[in-house]
Amino acid sequence: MVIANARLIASKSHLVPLTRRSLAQDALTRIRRAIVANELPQCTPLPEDQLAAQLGVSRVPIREALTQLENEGLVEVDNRGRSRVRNFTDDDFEDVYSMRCALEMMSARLAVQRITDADVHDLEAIIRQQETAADLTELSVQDVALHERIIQATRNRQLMVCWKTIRSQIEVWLARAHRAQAANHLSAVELTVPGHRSLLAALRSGDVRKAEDAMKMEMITWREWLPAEQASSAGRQPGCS
Amino acid sequence: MVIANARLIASKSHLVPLTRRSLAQDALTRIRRAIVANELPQCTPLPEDQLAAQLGVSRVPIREALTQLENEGLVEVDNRGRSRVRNFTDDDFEDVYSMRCALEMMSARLAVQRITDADVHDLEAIIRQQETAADLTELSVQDVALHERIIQATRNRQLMVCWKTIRSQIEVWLARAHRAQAANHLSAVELTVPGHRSLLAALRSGDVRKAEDAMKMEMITWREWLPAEQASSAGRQPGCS
DNA sequence: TTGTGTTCCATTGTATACTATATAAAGTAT
DNA sequence: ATACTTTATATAGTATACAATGGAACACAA
Repeated sequence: MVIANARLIASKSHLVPLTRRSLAQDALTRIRRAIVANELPQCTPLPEDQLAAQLGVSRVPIREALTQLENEGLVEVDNRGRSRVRNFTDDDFEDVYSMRCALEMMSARLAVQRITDADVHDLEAIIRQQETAADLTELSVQDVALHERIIQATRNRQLMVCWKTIRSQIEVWLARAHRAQAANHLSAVELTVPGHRSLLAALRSGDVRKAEDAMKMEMITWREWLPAEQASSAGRQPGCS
Repeated sequence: MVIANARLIASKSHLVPLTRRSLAQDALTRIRRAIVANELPQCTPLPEDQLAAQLGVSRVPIREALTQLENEGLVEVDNRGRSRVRNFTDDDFEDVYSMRCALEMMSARLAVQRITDADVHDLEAIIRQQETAADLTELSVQDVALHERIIQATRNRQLMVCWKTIRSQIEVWLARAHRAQAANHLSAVELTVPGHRSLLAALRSGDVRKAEDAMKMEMITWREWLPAEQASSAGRQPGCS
């Protein structure tokens, strides 16, 4: 993370210092998107030369992107240094879910103490965007954004660091669910938006207990919202090759 | 992390697959040790060429080591990509402490359900090593090792990942405390070992509540054990340069 | 058939060379 | 002297070239 961003500047202002993009950064977001969108399915080998050729850069930026993706849990590296798209098992997602619960509960506890008007303003904006979300993907993106914004409101650097180690795995999970079930868009909005409103209300109340309860409810409904793919692939999940 | 390690193989066996050391790995551990030991004090600039020259390698392994150190929170990077030793403030350590509490409580909850005889065996061995620890540093090393071994016992990949983002910062904190106060070695042993024994007993009891309580106690005593340096530098802590 | 050695190939690890950029320093004009 | 332009320097970003590794395919001998 760049120092300037470590301050967690209120996202209200557009005049945040613009971070210089590097080819490594660009490669990172490209490859990450490809994995989340399943354009690079599980276990796909990711040889550096090939990616470099496809993206039109040298291997150096690719290497950096791959190590970052490994930190995000999207890529695994074998004992010879070769990378491939991670093979997610149900157990992996179970781990991510447990971790998310722990982080989000902590987030709720801290945020309720530190939340500012600027935070509330941003969160409301995100909720409004959810109401008018065009499709399920848009809805999910804003869902993740909301939870990340709450974490930002805690002003706890480490919490954000840990969150970032699971965020993209959550996105993989969501994207997979969307592909599996062309779920009802409207009902999804009706399910998430009220929950978010009451979560925000709890955070503003200053009552730690309320915030924890609201967040716990979020976690539960979120978990129940994407059961299909978990149940469907519940059998043995072999490793790559 | 290398795939082979992801299995969290019982450390009992000596026949674990040996990971190839790379110059990047070596550079990483060297620089990390230097930072923890305060040979590279806070805010020390870490230009790549210079480190490369000192360690007798090219810039490439150094770059990888630095990005890893950034993930561990020991190094910060400015908006021009230049790295330097992170300037830890009291707030930073407060964040790490909160995070550690959350992770360790989660660790206790999961470990109590999944702990095996092999885990118990290893934990007992660590505690015995603590009893015969030569000095305070040795004691601390084993303390961290014990908590990490418990996390390993949870078989939760993500938990280990998050733990690793704070471990070396905890080590910085401990090392700093040791430098500040030449604390009583014997009393430290008498303080930590019984706590660890009762923690282990709680984990074996299968009672989640007991495990949580024991772990909470650990966190509290640990926090109280190193108050000196926190209190002493409690004033304004300016950033680097 | 089985074992053993050998060659080749795919791929990463590392070094070196080049490029880009931001700051600092120096110079120049008013 | 002040403001502005230019040049120099330090540093990271990127490309390319080379070295090292381990596996697969193959040949050959027991």
